[in-house]
Amino acid sequence: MRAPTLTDVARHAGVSYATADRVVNARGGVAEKSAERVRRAIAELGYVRNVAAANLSQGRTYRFAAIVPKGQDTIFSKMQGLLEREREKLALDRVELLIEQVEAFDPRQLADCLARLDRDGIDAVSLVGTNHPAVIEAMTLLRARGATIVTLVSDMPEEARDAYVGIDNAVAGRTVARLIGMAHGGQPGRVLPIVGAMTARDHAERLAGLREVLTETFPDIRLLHQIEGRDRPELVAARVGAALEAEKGITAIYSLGAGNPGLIEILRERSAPAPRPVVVVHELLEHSRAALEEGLIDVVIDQRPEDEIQRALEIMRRGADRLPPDPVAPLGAAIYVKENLPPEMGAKTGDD
Amino acid sequence: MRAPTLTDVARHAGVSYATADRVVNARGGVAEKSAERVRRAIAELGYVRNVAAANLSQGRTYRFAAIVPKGQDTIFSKMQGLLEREREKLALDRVELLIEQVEAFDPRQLADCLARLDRDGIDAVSLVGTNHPAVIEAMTLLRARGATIVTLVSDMPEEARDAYVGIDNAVAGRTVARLIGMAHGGQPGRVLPIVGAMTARDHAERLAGLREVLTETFPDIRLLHQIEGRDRPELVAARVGAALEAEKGITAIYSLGAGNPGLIEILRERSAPAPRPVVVVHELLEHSRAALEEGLIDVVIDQRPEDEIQRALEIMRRGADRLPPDPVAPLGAAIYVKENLPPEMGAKTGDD
DNA sequence: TTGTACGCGTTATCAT
DNA sequence: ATGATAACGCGTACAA
Repeated sequence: MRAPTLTDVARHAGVSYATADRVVNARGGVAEKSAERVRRAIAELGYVRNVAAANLSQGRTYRFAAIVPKGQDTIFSKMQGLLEREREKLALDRVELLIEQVEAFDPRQLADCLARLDRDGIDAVSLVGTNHPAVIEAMTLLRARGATIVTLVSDMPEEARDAYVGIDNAVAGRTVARLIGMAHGGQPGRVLPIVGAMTARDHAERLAGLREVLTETFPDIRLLHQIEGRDRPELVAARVGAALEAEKGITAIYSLGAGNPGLIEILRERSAPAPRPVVVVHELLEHSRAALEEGLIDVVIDQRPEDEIQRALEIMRRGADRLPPDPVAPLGAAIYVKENLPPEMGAKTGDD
Repeated sequence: MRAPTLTDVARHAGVSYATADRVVNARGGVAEKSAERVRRAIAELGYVRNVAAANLSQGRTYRFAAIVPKGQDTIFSKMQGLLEREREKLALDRVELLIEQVEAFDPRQLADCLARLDRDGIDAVSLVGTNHPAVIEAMTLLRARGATIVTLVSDMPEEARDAYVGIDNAVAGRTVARLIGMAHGGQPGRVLPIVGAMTARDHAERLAGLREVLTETFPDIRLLHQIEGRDRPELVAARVGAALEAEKGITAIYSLGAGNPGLIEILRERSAPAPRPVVVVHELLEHSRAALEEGLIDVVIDQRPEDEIQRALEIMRRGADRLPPDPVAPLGAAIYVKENLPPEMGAKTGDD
């Protein structure tokens, strides 16, 4: 059986094609009586709009934008690289992808960028969630025009966005607690947490998760007071170094923010006095991958930016095609040890 | 700038639309001179075939098939459920998905099923890789017709299929070794591996990976001789019970095949004599999830069938649309502990 | 060997 | 408030 077309619907409802179209696309100017008949016909025949035909007739190429904070060797720089690689694939499907850079932690710049994209008539946007009135207002305007907005990595109030793509940070913290607990094999210990800043929602959530499970399940492992590294390597190095001097029995370190090159530097210096503490950090990047391979750290928790981007783009596409968003399971973080590192997808293989 | 159409190409090459079409779709019957001009025009204009328009004109709905082995509370039953859920989503894009059941480990039935699908003119097929001449022959016939074939979970020779979607089993074994090693916290131990059968390629690979890393990195942890459970719960229960009696100092158990309900039963009976061994099993299913929540086991390695299916379908779609396959990173296995279990996506939420 | 013209289902424009 | 119809880009049947 052929899928019913809008022509079928119109015939079934006893109206012209144009009238049926007006109902489907909510263009208005239709007598309630006719509209009702069309709606019934749609239900009875099980009509579904043919996206391919719709896009064809409009001759339209969608325009998506991804707003990425600046910063090198961070989760964001990695995302940017991945996005650039998605471009050509999207081009085949007539989707143009704009990648916009903004200064990290600068809500004004972010809001301005959104406003600019609004003027350009963009169809969908993804951004790293940032709770600030100006940002929320710019997003509201965009969405009023029908654009789809996806928050990435860090979420915002539900009303402000169409979807959130990212990991559950409390779960990440709890998981790390379990792994650290297992690595103690029943022995007591002390865990040193390193945060960027406790004002960052994701950092606070991770730490809370860690604390919960340590308290409930591993009461012999004590949680020390956190170090604030402001996500800056030099600061992290200095403060971790000091902490390791001051506090002697540290059996585990959990770095739940950025600035890990600083931590790794300290660990390399002190690699001699075995057994070194169990070390867990976030995000699989150049430096953390190297440290894992070198045996300086034990576990990396990763957001899997590849999948995040995949999903974000899928949501944007569905929004642009005016399809209902489909409920997907929340994204789980990956757990990497030395043995299950993914192959580096950096440069193309060249030969083969 | 509007994307160039085949009409543009034809004009640019100074030939008719039909001639350009013949070149693009390799229909033959074109003078080499004309063909060359068309190819040049394509390159110069950067023409890309508009898939949406092509599908529209053919009024065609793609037909995909997924062949799934029978078996309850296994990775396959889970996949079947997931596939059924994909059906409606696919229907929106005019793709019909057939789900075919076959007896597990029955190459003849599998080959027959493939032949039947071939007669039906199917566009793409996914199946669990099974190395058998009859299966390979049926696949060859299908592919000769232009159908795309994806092997799932277990691979086959490269020439026989278009793509493999599944985890790297050696990596899985190595990863488990690391986790078990970490859980020993420097202490010595003995690991009991449970396989289905050493003839199963994936089982053998996992065990080999385990052995490698234990030998290299954790020489104090001894690998005991494996138990063969034939993937059957009763057999696993009996043999594991016997092994635990005979061998006293077991500190870890790695079940790398199926039949885990049997293992879990034994563990529940013996939960008293703490500390129990570290237990790692494969596949997140009802029983393994429950055991993890109950604290009877410690780690579950999962293939993430959701993602496997997603990818397999994406590859099939690209094949059907005659797009070049895009190189994707191999799928990584998920590591689950009690704290990072994904929400159960079983029944629909009912309310809200 | 080459060229023409129609239909696919939708959108958008121009009548009535 | 309603209806008719020309695109959109591709595949294909048919004509030359």
